[in-house]
Amino acid sequence: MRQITLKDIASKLNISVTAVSKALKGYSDVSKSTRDSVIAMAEELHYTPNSVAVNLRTQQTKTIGIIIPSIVHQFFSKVLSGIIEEAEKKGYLVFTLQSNESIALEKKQIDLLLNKRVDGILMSLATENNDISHLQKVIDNKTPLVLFDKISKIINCSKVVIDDRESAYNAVTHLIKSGCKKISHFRGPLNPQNSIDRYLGYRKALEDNQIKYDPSLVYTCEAVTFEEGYEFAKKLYGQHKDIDGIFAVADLVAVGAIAYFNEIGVKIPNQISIIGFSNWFIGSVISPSLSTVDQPGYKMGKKALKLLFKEMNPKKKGEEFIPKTIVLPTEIIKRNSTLN
Amino acid sequence: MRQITLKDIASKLNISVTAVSKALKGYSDVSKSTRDSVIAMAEELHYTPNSVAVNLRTQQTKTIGIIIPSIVHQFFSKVLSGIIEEAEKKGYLVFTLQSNESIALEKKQIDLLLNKRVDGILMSLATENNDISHLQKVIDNKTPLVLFDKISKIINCSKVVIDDRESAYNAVTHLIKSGCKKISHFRGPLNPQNSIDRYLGYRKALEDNQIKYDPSLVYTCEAVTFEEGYEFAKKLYGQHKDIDGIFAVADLVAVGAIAYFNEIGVKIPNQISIIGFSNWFIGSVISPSLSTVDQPGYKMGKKALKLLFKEMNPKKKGEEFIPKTIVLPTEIIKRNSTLN
DNA sequence: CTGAAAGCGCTTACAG
DNA sequence: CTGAAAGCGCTTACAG
Repeated sequence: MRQITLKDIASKLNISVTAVSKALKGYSDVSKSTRDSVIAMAEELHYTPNSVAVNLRTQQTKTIGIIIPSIVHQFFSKVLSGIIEEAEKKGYLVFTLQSNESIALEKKQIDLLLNKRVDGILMSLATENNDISHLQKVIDNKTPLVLFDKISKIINCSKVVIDDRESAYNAVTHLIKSGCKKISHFRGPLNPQNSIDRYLGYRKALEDNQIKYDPSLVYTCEAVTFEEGYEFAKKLYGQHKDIDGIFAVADLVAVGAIAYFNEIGVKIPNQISIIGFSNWFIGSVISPSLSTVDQPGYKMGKKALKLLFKEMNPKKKGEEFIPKTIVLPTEIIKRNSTLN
Repeated sequence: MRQITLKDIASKLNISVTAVSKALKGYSDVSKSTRDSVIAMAEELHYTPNSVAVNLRTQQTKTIGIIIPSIVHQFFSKVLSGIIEEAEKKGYLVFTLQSNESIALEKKQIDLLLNKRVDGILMSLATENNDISHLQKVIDNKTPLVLFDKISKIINCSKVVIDDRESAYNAVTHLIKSGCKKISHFRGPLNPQNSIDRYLGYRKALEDNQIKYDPSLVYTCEAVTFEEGYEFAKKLYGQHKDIDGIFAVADLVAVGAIAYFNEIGVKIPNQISIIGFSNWFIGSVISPSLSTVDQPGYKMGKKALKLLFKEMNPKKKGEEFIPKTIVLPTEIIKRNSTLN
């Protein structure tokens, strides 16, 4: 079955394609009788407009692209879901791509999206990120671009982030306020800005509370996994029996640490308090439940999309657009892995 | 900056658009010198083909749509990721939509995808599923359709599933073999085929092992949550102190039950063995770790897409296509919530 | 109020 | 080997 076109309706009704198009779009310069008969016929034939043709003609696709490092990842899937729902409300559909933390893939995917003439692109960057030529390409191409969560400071475009430094600061301060004196940090990889910022927040909190920074208490995750948390906890406790607090760069890592301490019978939070980052579901169902920093993924997705839309209009008209950065607030979630 | 078109290249080179198009597509009836100069010029101008125009002309969009009940859900996000990667390899991009378990939304989303003239649709259905008119619409429209995981038996299209009945049978048999005599089932909602099938597998396993079915040991989840698992465990244990096995319709529910028993000091697996379904990450990191049925989400996504591609060719040529159902094998993952 | 015409950016059958 | 022409299905400026 070939799809029904305007032409089909026009010839059935013996009128012009122009009239059919106008009638269907509710233009005022069409007689009521024409309009009614067109609408009736369209219904009868189950006409659905071919948006490919519309896109070509109107030079916009009502489509946006999103590239995230990974889909099977609670935070990103929340962001994704926020974006998709918000887009749908405005009649936009979303192409989803995952970079698997590879810049090479990111580059290819950007080309794919540009080929598809998406009206905008949303991205959270791969970790190994020093090269931003592909992002510059998007900007040079005048396609609106918004970065979220894992961003690059050196690219001039709109961004939606949380304040990782301050959030980490608050998390560590919570540990200190609840009595911790010797606090370890299981940090993220060396490159990504947000793991750097969380580390800096950790140091600042120590400093502001007159606790001396001790590099031997800092462990660096490569993959940010449960296993790393487990291993680091083991090493840390082997060397520092008097450790009484851990701030982990991510909930998964914190959960790994909890698993180790549960195993060897170290009491959490009485002997050691642990706080994570992100507020993944898993933290709420383990025992003890995990205190953490709530990172508003769903909201971040919605905000990022709104920012993108704001950028789309000026760009279409060729006007200048000034990039904007939105910082979303976070919140400490106190559960049972920290005191009081 | 306007996008570069074939026409731009043609006029720069003083040749026809036809020649440019052919050169770029590597047609043999173009002289080497023309081809070379076209390719050089395309590169110089950073030409990227406008796929909207290509799509309109070739009547295929190299695009597929996927509708799942929820994105923030480990199983579905795995399927999604399998689909997206497989699609990308073949040069296809994927529109992702979530139905939030609403048939009304499913209907709208199908219309959106049909408007976009996607080359195929992949779906896992909303739970409240009695109405399949929208699926029939896709089929009538000759758009290839493949259902996975949450399918409808009454629609005639290709499907990728696991054998829920047999998998559940194996799970319960594992409990029995490890010594359980009084086994409860926390089942899924009454409608979806897979929760029905898992329930039937449970009954069959009891029957084959001469254990009398006792309806008072069956609890029905509405939302399939951690909380339900916790509550049901409490109720169950209140009424049946001698219960020694639980088969939960999903890992989350099983984890809720484990949390309750941990809390009141009932030993798992010694006093009560618990097995879940799906093999979510969470089951591997709680204590005791959860025995479960591995449901191959990533693989399911890949298979579903392959099936869709197989269907696309015959349909394009107007040939008949015979729907096919693929049943993927599952595997019992033995961890520490069951004996031996 | 109506419709012929141009054009969005491609591809491809056809003629030379 | 090359290019003029038609056409995919729309929208819209323009003439009547």
